[in-house]
Amino acid sequence: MAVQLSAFPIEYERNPLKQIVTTGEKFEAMIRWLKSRKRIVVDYETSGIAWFQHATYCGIGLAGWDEQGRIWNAYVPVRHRTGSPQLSSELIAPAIKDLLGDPTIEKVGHNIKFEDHFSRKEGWRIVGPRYDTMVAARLYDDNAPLKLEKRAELDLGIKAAMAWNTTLNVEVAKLARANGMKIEDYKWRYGYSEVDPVLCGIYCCTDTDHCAKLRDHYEQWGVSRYYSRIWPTEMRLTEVLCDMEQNGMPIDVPYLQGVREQVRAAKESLEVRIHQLMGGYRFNVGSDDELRSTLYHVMGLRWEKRTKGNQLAVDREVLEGFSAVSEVCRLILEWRDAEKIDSTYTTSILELLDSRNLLHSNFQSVGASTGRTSCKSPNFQNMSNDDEARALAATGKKLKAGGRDPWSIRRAFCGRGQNWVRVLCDFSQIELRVLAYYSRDPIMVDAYITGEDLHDRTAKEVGALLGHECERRVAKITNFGISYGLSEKGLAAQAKISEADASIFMRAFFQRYAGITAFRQELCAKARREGNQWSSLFGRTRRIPDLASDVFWKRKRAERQMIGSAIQGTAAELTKESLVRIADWLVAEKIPALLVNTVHDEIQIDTPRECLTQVVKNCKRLMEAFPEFHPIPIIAESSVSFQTWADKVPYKEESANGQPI
DNA sequence: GCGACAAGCTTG
DNA sequence: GTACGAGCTTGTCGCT
Repeated sequence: MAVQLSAFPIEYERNPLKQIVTTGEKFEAMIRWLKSRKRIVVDYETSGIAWFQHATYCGIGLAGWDEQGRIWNAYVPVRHRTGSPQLSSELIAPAIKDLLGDPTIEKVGHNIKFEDHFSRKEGWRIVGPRYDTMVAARLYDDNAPLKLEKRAELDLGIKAAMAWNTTLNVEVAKLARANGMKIEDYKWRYGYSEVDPVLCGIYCCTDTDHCAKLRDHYEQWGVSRYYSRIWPTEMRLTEVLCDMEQNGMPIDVPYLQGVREQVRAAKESLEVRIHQLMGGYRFNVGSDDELRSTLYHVMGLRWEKRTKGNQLAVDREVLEGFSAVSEVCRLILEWRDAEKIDSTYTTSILELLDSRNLLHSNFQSVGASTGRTSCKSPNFQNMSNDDEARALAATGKKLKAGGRDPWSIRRAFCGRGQNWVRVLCDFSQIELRVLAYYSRDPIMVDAYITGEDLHDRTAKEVGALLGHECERRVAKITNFGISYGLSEKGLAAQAKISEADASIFMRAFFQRYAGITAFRQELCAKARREGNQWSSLFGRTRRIPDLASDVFWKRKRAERQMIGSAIQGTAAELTKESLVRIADWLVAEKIPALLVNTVHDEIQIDTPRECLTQVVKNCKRLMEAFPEFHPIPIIAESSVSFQTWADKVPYKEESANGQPI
């Protein structure tokens, strides 16, 4: 029996299924009822998204299903800075802790990792089975946006699902203005904590209602049954990624500040020299429009390359082309390097640190339509690599010979402490192995079974067919490019060879690797037969309607996307399952190591030095245990960072208890 | 003053 | 129109 709470205390939402709980009696009745449910929805409203800084929850939304399948939603405001009666967080804490910690009740949430972070901050945990409707939404339709309200509109047909969100954001905009702050800054600092709890409550109840209905909708379709292999992994992964974000990445702040000062000084002196060389003609180096008019009109340079919008391009390729005749262009390239590091890799990282100088990113297991994990605020997956030219210029040595990039960003990613080391385990050529498995191409399979270097083998095979030596370098670019649907032009551009040579090489490549050619064709043919979709070995489905497009280039693009998704997506599955296996192993064996990062085909773990050998050995074992790829062996290799990310060295048994290298 | 978009850059 | 998948930043433009 559903407990009868009083009606919503405002005129326009007199709905007993959406209520605001502001008395102890109501709260207790609500908890009693929720404790008797099979599953509940959880959704916090907070004072910002920065759980690792000041943000805490300011109210909790909860929902449950009654015996008729109706959904009862309630919002419990506790820390709104304005607004009449609220319950105290101390008062409700024990009951919430007990409810969320009940292993028999399924917890439903849209991006439940967020609820997990704020729960942990209060000292309680989300225990028991989980259902993340955001993950389900991605699996149900991989082409639609993930936002809760959007999916309520698209998948449930609820009109104006965004309405309360809009109302709330209008309110936030007003508050921001009243505080003299930019909306973005205001939201970061205060979130919804200053919004009237009634308005926030209506919004929250609408969200929990949508979330519950989406769960019903997706399960009626059968998401968790249809995706029986990846679903349990994805649900456990929401917890593992939360652990990873909580663990954070230690940052060497003085070093990073030093880099920032250097690049800012470099930017300033470059600007001065650029304007001098221009004879006092001043323009904003960071503005592509001004740069374009400077290069093509003031300086009278000529280049045919255009942007997508048919404007004259001013990108790196063009500027490099001009560098031979124009010192200014060479300096602008240097300025862009410094600007990128300043804005993207120093300032923003320093702003995202917690009080212990730990950097906490935000991983999304369903961020990409291919099934890959994405990462933001900051993005650990595009931290720039150390620059060979800068290292050579600054230290006179190459990186491998002990040279150091003075602007290295990876060097700011330091160790966790005296006794800690970081292990980096990566899959060896995982995408090519996946391709070998799917295509069963005899040459590829043979190369992997015998352990021969694939790029050498490719150069040899293509060379034999053409009757002359082929470069390993070109072979390597071609091998990796296959997953992306490499074109002859693309190969020519990247390998810096003529288009004619690229064309000859690729023709020979596809003739020799007939299995790959056939696989690509059969993959797209099968996808078309099955309604423009294709399911991987792990069952993840990619839907690309454009496979049936009448427009040639759209169809071709769709084919490249399908091939890319098949290979990347399958490879991503190995990383995800490995993350879960490693997390489970650490718990089972009580190893005090911490997962800290994953970059597509790599997993990073901080471990006390005395556990290093054990961690490396077992990560390798767990990552390589994919017998379904037989006869293709899956191989994981390990590196170790004794100092920083920039100093990683291949793992060797004898280095395990050794000194910093 | 905000949101959307374009262009450019960084990764696997 | 010439590569697949991402995220972040600055500058520009139209709208309120």
